[in-house]
Amino acid sequence: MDLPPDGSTQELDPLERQVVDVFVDGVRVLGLPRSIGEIYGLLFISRSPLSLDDLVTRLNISKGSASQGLRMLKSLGAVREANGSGGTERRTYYEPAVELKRLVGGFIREQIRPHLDSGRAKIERLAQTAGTVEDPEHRKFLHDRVERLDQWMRSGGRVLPVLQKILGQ
Amino acid sequence: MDLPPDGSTQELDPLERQVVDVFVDGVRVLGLPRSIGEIYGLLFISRSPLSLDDLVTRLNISKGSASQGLRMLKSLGAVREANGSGGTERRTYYEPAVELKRLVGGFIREQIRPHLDSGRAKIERLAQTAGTVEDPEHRKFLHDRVERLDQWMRSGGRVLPVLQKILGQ
DNA sequence: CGGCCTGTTCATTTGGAATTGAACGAAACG
DNA sequence: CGTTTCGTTCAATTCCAAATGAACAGGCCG
Repeated sequence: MDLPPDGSTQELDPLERQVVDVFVDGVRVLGLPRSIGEIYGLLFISRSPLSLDDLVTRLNISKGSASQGLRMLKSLGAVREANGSGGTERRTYYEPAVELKRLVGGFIREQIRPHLDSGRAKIERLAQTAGTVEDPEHRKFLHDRVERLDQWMRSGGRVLPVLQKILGQ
Repeated sequence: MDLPPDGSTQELDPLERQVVDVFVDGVRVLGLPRSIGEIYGLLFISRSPLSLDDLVTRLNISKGSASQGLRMLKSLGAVREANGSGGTERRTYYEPAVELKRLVGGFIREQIRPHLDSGRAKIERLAQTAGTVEDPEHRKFLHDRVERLDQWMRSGGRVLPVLQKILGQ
């Protein structure tokens, strides 16, 4: 009695469901929240841009979720506002960015780089701490390990540009 | 009254704490459970192999956690049993694999490949579903999107070997 | 054999991230 | 102005993967 008894385009049709599920899975691998996958997935398979309310009703998620999800997707560069031509429309509509290059770039910039950077910082502090150890043998061992960690980070840094290059075709 | 009032090597010293934290952060980015990071981190900074019980007491985690964590780390090839020389030791000790190549390889094999593969499968089914759509215009659109998804997957597949190569030095 | 030690399994609990929903702008109308 | 509509924010709630811990398997040793 509260849910509209339907009659309109409320639920996802099987095809949309399938696509959304693919993306839900996809973003889980990337460690992003489910709603992100739902939203992007539905936009990805929709022929025309969708409004926040469209997402809320079609996906059965709260306005809050949709709003926050869209914010993150925008920050990732995975979604853009579709200025519905010259329309003097009040509502804003969203469409997906479908170039892999852009998606990967955004993900690296927003999710990978920050972690790499904070990791580097922590390892620097680590090297300091390790330097204060008395026993020379032990200090040598620690130095080796920290060095190795540092190498890993450098490798990580070197890999990213290559990734972008390959995925940009 | 229940916790041993200490007096021994129970807690982590500051250096160990720092290293463990680095790995805890690291594995969270990869979407792995915290305990994995703790265990690997402590092994990584320990001069000699550690037993399951060592991990339990030093990290204050349950035996169950340690056991499951070690299992996953073994499956990832990130940890190996250290046959304590010729010792007729009952307990088994573990040491970390510290070659980045090996770690990355294991992660790709166990965590990435399976998802890529199941993704491909889903997309194939998707293509079928899309083929049954009546409206030619719409079908064309769907075809384009599914095609794109497929391209993404192929790109992903192509990237992995390159990754391994670069990270293997 | 029977007690003992090491490690595994799995039903239950828990902690923390994601989601909700109500309150709050902000800006477009009359 | 007051009203309505669109969207954001954030404290409270929900939910689920990770952690727990007790029961269990199996090997060793007297």
